[in-house]
Parts: sequence; structure tokens; C-alpha cells
Amino acid sequence: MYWSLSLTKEFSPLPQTFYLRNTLLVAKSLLGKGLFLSHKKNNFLCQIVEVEAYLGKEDPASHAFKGPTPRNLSMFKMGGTCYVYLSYGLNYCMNVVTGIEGTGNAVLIRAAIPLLGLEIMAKNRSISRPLTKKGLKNLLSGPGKITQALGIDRNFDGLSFDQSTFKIVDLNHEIPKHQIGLSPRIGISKAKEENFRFYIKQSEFLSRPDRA
DNA sequence: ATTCCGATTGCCT
DNA sequence: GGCAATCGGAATG
Repeated sequence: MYWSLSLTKEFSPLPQTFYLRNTLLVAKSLLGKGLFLSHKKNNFLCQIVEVEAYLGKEDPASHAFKGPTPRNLSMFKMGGTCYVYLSYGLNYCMNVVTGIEGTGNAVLIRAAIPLLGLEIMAKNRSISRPLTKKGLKNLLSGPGKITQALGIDRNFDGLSFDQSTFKIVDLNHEIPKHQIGLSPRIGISKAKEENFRFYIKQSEFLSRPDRA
């Protein structure tokens, strides 16, 4: 598939109603969607292929489990808000807040296919060109890689995904149910058994291989 | 004031 | 597969 820059300008942000649904459903629905960012004269577009759901106060693995704090405050905003936090003191991770205000639900964006702005992404990721096929797969294959590639940091925390310069859009790539994989979430120590990670099966852009 | 530890990544063996 | 890097929020003294 071929994407032109002018084409991306026609994509509208997803309506807020998209985010005001069951978090697991929103997580699944985010697969195949596009993340667009226009930042410092750079235009980025990528397609989400892997996410994880975190179920607010009910979920021991969620940052929202113990209620609002200065760090997780934006998790408790209205669905469609961006929550960014610093992970391990090194990497930023980006979430999509879901549900109504105060619930603290969110979906972590874990991996994506780079579509526009590849050269700048590689530069931001300190990957020396040329961009090989392997390099492409490595560009956004992890939550910290995505934010680094797009230049997303805590300044994006609390923003809404409905702006012309920062939005999640429908790329009209509907993912058939049988192509959606389920697994436990990665890197957590609590609620390990829950299958709240969703990914597009056989995608080469996942944070880890899809082993069947 | 101090300690603990994590929704990660990349480099080394 | 193992482990260091590096930061700040949260818990503890």
C-alpha cells in the first residue's frame, strides 16, 4: 500500500465516542489505526499493530490502581486523552486514555508500522542509514521506540488525540478478528495471567515475534 | 532524607 | 539469556 502526504491530510481524528467504550474493545479496535503527528516541521504516520489494555482501579498492573497521582493524572481524564510517562528513567511510553473521566483506563501503544517520516524516525532513533528491511522492523517495535522515533515526551501528556497535528485516524484497514492475537502483557509483575495484550498476527513489526 | 523499583532498550556473552 | 543504564514517583524512616 502507498501513502501520500496529501492523502493523510484528509484523515479525520477518531470521534470521542470511539474511546468511550469498553477498554478491551477500544484496545482491539486501535489495531490497524493510524497515529499521525506533525511536529517541528516533520510529518509522521504509523499504523498501530500492538497494544495493551490497563483497566484502571480494578487492575493491579495499572498505574491508576492506587488512584490519581501527579504522574498518572491524565489517565483520569476523558477518553481520547494522551498519557505519557517515563519508563525506567530512560524511555517514554504513550497511552490512549479510554472511558469516561475518572475511571483511569488506558491502552499502551506497543508497536507500529512506520508509514511516513521514516528518515526522521531513524534519525531520532539513532539508527544510521540506509534503512534496511530489518531496520524498518526495528524502528517502532516497542513502546519506547515509538516515542523516541516521533519525539514524544512528557510534553505530550494530557493532550487530546483530536488535533490536526496530533491525532489517531482511521486508515480504513479493518483487521479481521481471526488476525488478532491475544497474550499476557509484557514486563509486568502483577496480574500477569490476564490476556490484555492485543496484536496483529504475523506482523513483522511487533515488539516480539508472534509465536503460535 | 533515603530507599526501592519499574508497562524498556540495547549491548554483551 | 543476562544485565547495566538512569530517573522520578511512591513508600518508608
